[in-house]
Amino acid sequence: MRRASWHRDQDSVVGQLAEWEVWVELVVQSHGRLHVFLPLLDRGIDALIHRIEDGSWFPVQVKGRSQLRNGSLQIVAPAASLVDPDALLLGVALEDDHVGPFVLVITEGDFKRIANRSHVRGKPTFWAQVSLVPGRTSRWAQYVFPRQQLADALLAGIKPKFKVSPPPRIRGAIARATGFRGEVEVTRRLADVDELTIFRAFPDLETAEVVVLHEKSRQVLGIQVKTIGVDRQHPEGTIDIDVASFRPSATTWVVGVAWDRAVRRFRDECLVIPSLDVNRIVAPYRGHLRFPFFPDSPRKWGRLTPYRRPLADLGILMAAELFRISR
DNA sequence: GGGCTGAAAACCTCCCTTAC
DNA sequence: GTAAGGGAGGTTTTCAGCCC
Repeated sequence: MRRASWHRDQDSVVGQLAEWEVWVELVVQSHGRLHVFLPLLDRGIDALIHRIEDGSWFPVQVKGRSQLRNGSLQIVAPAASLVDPDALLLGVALEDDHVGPFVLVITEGDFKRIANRSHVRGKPTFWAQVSLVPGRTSRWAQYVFPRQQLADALLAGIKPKFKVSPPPRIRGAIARATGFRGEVEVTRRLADVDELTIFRAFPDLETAEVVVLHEKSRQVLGIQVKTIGVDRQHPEGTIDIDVASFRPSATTWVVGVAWDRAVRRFRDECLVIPSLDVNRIVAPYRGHLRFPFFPDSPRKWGRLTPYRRPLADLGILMAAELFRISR
């Protein structure tokens, strides 16, 4: 659908549309090698990109414009919004309702090095006019890529070792609803800690269902949420992890929570397990890692004992871990 | 064409007032 | 005492004007 140029009162639409067009380009061009996580609360970073080949995470900011000036993209960014030198800044121009033929891909550190410095209402600001015209001499030229190479620009330097083909998720409606409830509960507990920004995958292809970025340490942790349902007749449940889709790493944790069907609330106790420890707790059997979960039980838990935690402490625990791995 | 700054509009936050 | 509503002022984002 073609449409007229964007009006000033549609500025916020321009920014949002630009972001979504970029996410779609990244997912499609990378054939699933780049996964996009969107923040539940906007704090400047528009997304975390997960590069599957090496498990690395990239904070990304998108600057979208509906108009160019003399073929150049105008970008004005307050210094306070450019806090992570390794974060990527993507500049795109919208043509009608899609991304234009050329895009800017640059780290915030390089952007601050090359851009002009000025002050807007007394606040330090970086300003740039990036030519997107092919062949034109510009100091930004090495950071301007054809739109079709957007994903390659992010994947640059990585030699793929394998292709990722995530298995389809087949879940019953009830289990699915319980699982979703668990993800929301974990998200809510993480939201108790101001320093954590929470992201969800787009699309949902990831082992880690919830990802948190520590605003001070800039470290990232992925969390796979496992939810069991319990009641008086069934005080225990089984945590079941599909080995085929499970990719343990130092930055991925498994959190088990228990939904009490009778009183319709979560039990006070949860399991918090580094994903690299799961194989030590239980051996894979027929493609699954399975172990029992007795929430709020006085009995001894054997090898699970070190991972028992109050659910109320989940956010603080994750923040402390993110701070620890940054040192 | 590039550099700098301001305008416009939406959004956000704080604080005061009002109603229950 | 508390919650809801509303307005003022600040902030953010994008685009445009002006100058070199």
